[in-house]
Amino acid sequence: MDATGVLLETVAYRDLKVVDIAREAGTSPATFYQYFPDVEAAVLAMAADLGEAWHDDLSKLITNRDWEGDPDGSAHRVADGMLEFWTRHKPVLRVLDMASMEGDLRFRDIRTNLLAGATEALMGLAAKRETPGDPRASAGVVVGMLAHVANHQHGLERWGVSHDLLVETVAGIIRRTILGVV
Amino acid sequence: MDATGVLLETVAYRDLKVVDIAREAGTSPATFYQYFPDVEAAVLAMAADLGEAWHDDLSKLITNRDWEGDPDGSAHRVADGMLEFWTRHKPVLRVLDMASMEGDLRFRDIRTNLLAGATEALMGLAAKRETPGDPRASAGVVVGMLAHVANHQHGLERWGVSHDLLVETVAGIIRRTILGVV
DNA sequence: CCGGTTCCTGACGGGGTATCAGATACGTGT
DNA sequence: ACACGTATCTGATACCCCGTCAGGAACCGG
Repeated sequence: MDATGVLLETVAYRDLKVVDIAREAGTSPATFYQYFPDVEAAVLAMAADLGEAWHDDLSKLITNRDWEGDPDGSAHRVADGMLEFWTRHKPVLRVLDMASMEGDLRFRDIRTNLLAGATEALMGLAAKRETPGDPRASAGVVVGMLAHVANHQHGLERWGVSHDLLVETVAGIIRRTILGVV
Repeated sequence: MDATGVLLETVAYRDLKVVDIAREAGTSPATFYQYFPDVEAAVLAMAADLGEAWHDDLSKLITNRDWEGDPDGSAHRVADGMLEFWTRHKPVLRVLDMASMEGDLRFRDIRTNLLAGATEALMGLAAKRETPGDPRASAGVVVGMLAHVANHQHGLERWGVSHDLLVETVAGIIRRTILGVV
């Protein structure tokens, strides 16, 4: 799994081969097949681990904030924290997103679960504040937006939007969509 | 290219093989290689065609609106139109997004170009209305959000957010982020 | 009918997939 | 130190897909 993660940093998912993972791990392809039926399963296991490890922390990223006293700073930190989380685990999360897009239920369940804590926290926040619009839909779309921005961060920067500006913009959307603050 | 499109409806990009495309097209793999160096190139060509064909229409989807008279309905139609466009061309756009995420510059350029018209239209709108926040960043993030929501539409629906609710939520974000209207 | 051009394909070497039987290492009790 | 059972690894192998080439089929203008 470590070797898989390393390769995913530089190789496109489509080009990730069992032989390469085995070589990177200093072993033979046959050994790989003793642990996973295919490459997909290895990445799935990594994603499951990630979900297990981060579900609660992502939730806390939102609940451990002083939304009443400092809504602006809170939104800012949530945006920044999410983007950093995504950047740190980019290889796995990218595949997780791609497989989810393609309708793979196993990956989608893990993705839903990983983001469930954060999404529900935002949902509760929107409901508590009686922000206009459906809380569930708002939270879902906002979390999705965070994921998308993180995944396409490099593209947006190349297009002329700096990291800081991105965080600020996303924080603004969180503020207005979840908190109802202009 | 038609055969490739058909297969992408049901097969994951990772599992799309030259042999299958050839079979679907009723020809041999060797024939495929007379037109494209690999599968990626075929999809790239499809994406380029799509960009060529839709760049202007996506732009018009935004400019052909009465933003002053009916901001609410306009935002709603933009959200709906974008989602419909994405759904109609899902197979290619999905690959376009995945390859862009993975840093492939050729795909990213096509994606940027395809969305440039719409993004710039939104940018102009935000600038004209003097909406708080950077117009470029706001437009970029909003377009990205639309793309993401479209790609994960099925997942959001399964999570309990109906299509109509999704459109409404997205329209609300467009309204507040681009127009500055609550 | 013919020569040229364009398009298609069978055949093939190279390399990745997935499996199995057998080798290797390792812990445990005597 | 030795023997044995268990866990782990791997060379060998059949199969499949990739990508190329030489040669064949269809078409077309003269």
